Amino acid sequence: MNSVSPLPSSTSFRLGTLGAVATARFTARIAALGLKPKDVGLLTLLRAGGPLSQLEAAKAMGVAPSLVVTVADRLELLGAVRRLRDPGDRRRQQLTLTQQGQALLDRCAGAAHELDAEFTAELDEPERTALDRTLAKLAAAHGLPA
Amino acid sequence: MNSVSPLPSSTSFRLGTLGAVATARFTARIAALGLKPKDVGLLTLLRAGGPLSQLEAAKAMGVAPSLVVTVADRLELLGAVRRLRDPGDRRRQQLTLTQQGQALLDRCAGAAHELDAEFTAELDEPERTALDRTLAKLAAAHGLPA
DNA sequence: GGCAACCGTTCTGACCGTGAACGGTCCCGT
DNA sequence: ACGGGACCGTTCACGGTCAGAACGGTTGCC
Repeated sequence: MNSVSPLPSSTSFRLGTLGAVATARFTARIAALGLKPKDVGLLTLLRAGGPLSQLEAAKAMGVAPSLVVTVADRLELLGAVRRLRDPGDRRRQQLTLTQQGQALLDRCAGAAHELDAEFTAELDEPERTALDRTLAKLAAAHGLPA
Repeated sequence: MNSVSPLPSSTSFRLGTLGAVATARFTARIAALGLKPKDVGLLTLLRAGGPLSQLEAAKAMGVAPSLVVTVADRLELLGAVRRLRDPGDRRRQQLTLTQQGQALLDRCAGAAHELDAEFTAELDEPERTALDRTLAKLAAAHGLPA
């Protein structure tokens, strides 16, 4: 008569809590590289989409343009991105990924895969690949990066 | 020679971003009920684990005890939980779920399932169940609620 | 040549959560 | 009986993250 359905049995709900745990651990790992999650987001975006203006980056990331300033500042300080005024339109700041940025991103990827292994340790191989496949599908369906 | 592996191909990474989207949408929906995500967490905990002290709740949720105060305040104001001093140990505040709380939680469950349907619309049925099954497994493995 | 639209930057403010400090309560040794 | 230490809940001050408004420099259009 009571409890129509135990709430945590919702896929979205589990996705949310698990996602929070995953990002927390990921954040901890990349902190050693001087990076924060949004930084990785921007770097990834730049590698995938070539040079971008900050506004384009903001739209793609779904954040306010003012936030991109902060992120780009930090990344520029790390030598991971270069900022240069578009000669054709001097209002725009072209963000380009440097080789150092590439290298940094690769180390992030390494950390991410370590985390994957640790995080999905209790799954067997077919489950892991099925999960990854499905998540990729969902990500694409919701217009997320890559 | 470049890009060892495109980073967003990490399961953890996708889990993180998708989780963020899911919680954002969930948050928007339950806002109409006057609830925030942590509130739902506490309500769920109370239904599953019976009456709890605030400290126990804090540990189970993985948050600071001071935060539980805020959440319990809001829920008490909504009439969703009752706070009463444990007669056996008057330091403890026993949190119990009221019938209104039950009802509220049921409405949350409804919202969550609507969201599930919407969020996983592009998956076919076997994929959906497989995903849910796997996420449940992961949640359990990481000591998350229920 | 002037005006509106646009991009990036700065700054202010809201929100969320932790950690420290405090009062009330309990337990234990003496 | 009683005093000190541990414990629970509450309050408060603080840090971190992000959005939104305001501003300067730049462009394109009329």
